[in-house]
Amino acid sequence: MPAAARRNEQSRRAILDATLALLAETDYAKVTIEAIAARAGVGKQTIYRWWRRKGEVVLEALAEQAMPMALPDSGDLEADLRQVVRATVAEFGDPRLSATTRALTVEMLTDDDLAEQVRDRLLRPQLHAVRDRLAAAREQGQIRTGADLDLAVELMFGPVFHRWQLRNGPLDAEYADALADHVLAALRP
Amino acid sequence: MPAAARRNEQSRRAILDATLALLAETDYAKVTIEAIAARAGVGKQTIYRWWRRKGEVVLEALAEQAMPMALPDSGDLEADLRQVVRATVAEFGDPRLSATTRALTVEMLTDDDLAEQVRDRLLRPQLHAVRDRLAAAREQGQIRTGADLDLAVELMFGPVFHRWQLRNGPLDAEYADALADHVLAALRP
Amino acid sequence: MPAAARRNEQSRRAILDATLALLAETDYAKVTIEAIAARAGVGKQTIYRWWRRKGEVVLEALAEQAMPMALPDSGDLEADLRQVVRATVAEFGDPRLSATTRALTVEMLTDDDLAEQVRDRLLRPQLHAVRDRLAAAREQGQIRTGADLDLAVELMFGPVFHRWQLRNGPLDAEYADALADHVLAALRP
Amino acid sequence: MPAAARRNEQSRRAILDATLALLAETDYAKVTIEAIAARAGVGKQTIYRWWRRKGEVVLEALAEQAMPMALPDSGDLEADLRQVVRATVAEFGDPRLSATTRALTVEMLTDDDLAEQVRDRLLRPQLHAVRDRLAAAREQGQIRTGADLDLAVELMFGPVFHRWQLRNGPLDAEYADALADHVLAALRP
DNA sequence: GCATAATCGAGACGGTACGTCTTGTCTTAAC
DNA sequence: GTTAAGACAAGACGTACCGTCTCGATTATGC
Repeated sequence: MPAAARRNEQSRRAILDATLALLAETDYAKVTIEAIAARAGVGKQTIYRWWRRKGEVVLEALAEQAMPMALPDSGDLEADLRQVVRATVAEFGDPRLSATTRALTVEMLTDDDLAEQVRDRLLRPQLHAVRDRLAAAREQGQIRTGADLDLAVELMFGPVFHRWQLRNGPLDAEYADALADHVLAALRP
Repeated sequence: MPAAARRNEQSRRAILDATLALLAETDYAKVTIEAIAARAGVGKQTIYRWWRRKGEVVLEALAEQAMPMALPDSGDLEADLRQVVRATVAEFGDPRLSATTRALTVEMLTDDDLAEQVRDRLLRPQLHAVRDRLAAAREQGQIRTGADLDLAVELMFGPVFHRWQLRNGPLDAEYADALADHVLAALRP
Repeated sequence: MPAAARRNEQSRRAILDATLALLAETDYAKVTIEAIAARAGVGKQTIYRWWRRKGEVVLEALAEQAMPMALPDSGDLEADLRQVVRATVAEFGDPRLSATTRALTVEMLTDDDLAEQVRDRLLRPQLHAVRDRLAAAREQGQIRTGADLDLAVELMFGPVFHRWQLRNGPLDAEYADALADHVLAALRP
Repeated sequence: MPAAARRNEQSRRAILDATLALLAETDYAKVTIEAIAARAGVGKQTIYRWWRRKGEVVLEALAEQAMPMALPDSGDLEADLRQVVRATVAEFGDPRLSATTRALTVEMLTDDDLAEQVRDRLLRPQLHAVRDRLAAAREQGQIRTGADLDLAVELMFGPVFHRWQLRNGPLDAEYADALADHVLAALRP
């Protein structure tokens, strides 16, 4: 891709920054290609040249600032899981972060290609990290042998996601701890 | 509600039918108010008069055809849960039904009012039915006293929802059974 | 055309007025559909709904304000022709009027349909009026029988048009009179 | 002009040839700088380096292939004029040649500088040649002393130009002869 | 004959305008 | 008085060109 070599990094940054700024400030409906281009001081074509759709711009913008969740291994499985679940619940509960997640979720529902990218680039690494922590716990006999670890990860995150999207209850520390407890109960020998 | 008294039932039906037809046939992006009106042979104003946004039309259309899931109580908790989870997994796994769910999910993410309505009119009844079944089980000592039944319901549906939306694995009977098993493990005395 | 019955006359006027204003104020390159719409406080679609191209808007705007040249018949053929030619030369010589003529000419060269319309709606009536004056003169023996009156009209206007477009000499009263004289010389018995 | 010394003649030829080819093949609206560059296999900058605007490229392309009209002097003024007018009418009547003339005319209406260049480089030589022929005729008493020869030239070409641009009648030999006759009538002693 | 400086093809860039689409409101005529 | 039809203002869509700019890679002198 020799063309990409000519890509103007300044423009790229300006576009991603403008996208993040708009996501943070306004309704997602106002995060249009035109608004991004205007905010970034960039021609629309420069966006269309490098991304096929708005969702991909949003993804790339979010992917760059995503901090890989720190996954503790203190030896105390219960404490570690509580910490992970609390962090997740806090993220979904924060209206600010929640807005960008919402944006990305809308795009994923609309575009299968994008859904794959989001899954593989943003989510899988996080889910795999948790699964690895559970695998270590299983080695040490803290989890029953028959437990399906991928499913266990879904047991941890699925309910949070569900509650967030359906606004079906509070997203607070108490909820996080109760959830962690029930997941542990499902996994214990 | 005097206006409603004058409401033309034929138009209402035509609009909802057109909405369902478009949802089934085309991309959700093509399900526009204009397309619905044209398909239903109805003026756009007739839609705007009775619904505030497209999402509400979609919701009403889907609500009418939603069959309340039959919740068995055979006395065998494991069997009953497996059946419920299998039905849920099958519904999300069916591309046809999945399309309308996707449509509604997009609208919920965009419109808080609508999210409430969907939650209260479509989902809560189903979730409550499951919770009631679990409550009965708890009465009979099949579930430990400390279990949080609302959370238990989320443990059942959250992972399915998560996997569906993230396209993060197969949605089949085997998965349904494994999920039901883990949920039961979390609840048993 | 029942649809046309619904046409909003206010919008139509605003569009034509905005077009005339822009033609008078700016380079023709800046007379864009977007500029007209913005100036008229009108959606672009409202322009595209009623006109196929910019040239047609310009034509309609000009056609409405075109005053049918007063064609005198004083009995004195030479005086009458001088007056007509002087008026024509003055019009082409005036930078202001010249700008709109230039605009229309560009459009005619680009669009055959429009050229026909301009010819039939704006120009032919004027040319015919002159021909009729010449016909009256021929009746009275002031013009030789063999003269081709359509050609005579072209002899009067063609040189002015030619000189204007090629900027090939001054467009003043002296020139007008000389031209009128030569045309008369070509027609006299 | 040391820079010009480095000019790549191959590129220049490719650009002018591409321009002529596009003029001949497509609508003038499609004769863009980008299209010329692509067709010529040349960078856009190479065009902008040597010409200020598209019109100048078109002019240069046309100037190179313009054959200077042969102006006969058989001694028979009427025959000579008829021949010139016939040739002119034929050129404007030919759709092929007409297309390039149209292109150039559009540019002239848009760009005063270009208009001067076209007038001086392409048209004046032709008009002067005709005027010189008329001057010779006047020497021999075939034209009245008071005739304005520049105006006479305009009397010959103006009507053709007018009729062509307004599509106001046929451009054929019969017309040419009638025009020549009337012009002669205007000039005769 | 070698350095060096302008030219070259290519095409990214910030812009402007295009012509189309949909939104939600407003107007009209028919029933 | 509600309807179907659709005009309307607004504004985003994705595309096409504009004229400028930056890249390496040829040239073609002129030292």
